[in-house]
Amino acid sequence: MSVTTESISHPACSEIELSAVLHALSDPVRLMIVAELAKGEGEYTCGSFSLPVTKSTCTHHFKVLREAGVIQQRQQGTTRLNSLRREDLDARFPGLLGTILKAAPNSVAVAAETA
Amino acid sequence: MSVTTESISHPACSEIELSAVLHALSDPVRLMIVAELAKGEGEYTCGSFSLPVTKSTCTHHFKVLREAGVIQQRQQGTTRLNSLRREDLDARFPGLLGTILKAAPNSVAVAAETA
DNA sequence: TCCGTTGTACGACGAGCATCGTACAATAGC
DNA sequence: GCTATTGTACGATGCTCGTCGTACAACGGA
Repeated sequence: MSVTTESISHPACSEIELSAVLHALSDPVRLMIVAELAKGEGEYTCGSFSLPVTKSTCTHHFKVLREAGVIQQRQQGTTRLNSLRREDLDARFPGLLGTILKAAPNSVAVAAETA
Repeated sequence: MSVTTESISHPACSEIELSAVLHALSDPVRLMIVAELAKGEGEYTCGSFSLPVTKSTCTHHFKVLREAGVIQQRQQGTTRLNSLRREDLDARFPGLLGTILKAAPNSVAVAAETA
């Protein structure tokens, strides 16, 4: 339980578990989120994704991704900025994120190429 | 729904879904099974694994892996021979299986090196 | 100051999952 | 033919997950 940014709890790099990462990415909605994040390389607010779910569900998915160590969340005013923990993931599981993004289906595959 | 071997239903190579594969591998027990299979490259009976679950649960896990397209099952007498669908997986999601096995924790990591 | 925006918290609900025990089917070996 | 082995089938159980609605908190702009 190491606080990386402020009061939002993130797992430390060494605490990231493979099972949790795979489970986090096994949901299509969350895979879409990660693919979007990978496309842009920067920080995105939760609302900037056009997801087929409500706000509540959205919050839930971002929480799962964060607690699995896949993304990082940083509070800025009323919005929350999300970014991929690409370096931490690559350090812990080399190549994993890249191959999953390349393997991601249809529209997501296009996103992976940009990254 | 294409029958690859006999009467046991396997998904065709093109029908393998990333979400299903990731979900299948997100369970520690199933990841152990896959790592064991990857270690030996051959065919193994269900009973040859020393898993911390009962027979019933074992059957369930093998079924999940098979329906996700990760493994192949072939009936031979009373036993069922399991093998990894390494080529199909590599064709559909290049590099995915390899990176996940390399990322697999502790004892599993040793198994991945052998492969 | 008031309102709109952004996102969380909490409770609820239905579905799926991991696990088990028991019963059963099929084959191999004696 | 009888029995041991191997694995499935089925039902049950408790847990987790994905989804939603409503209510609420925090900040920014007019």
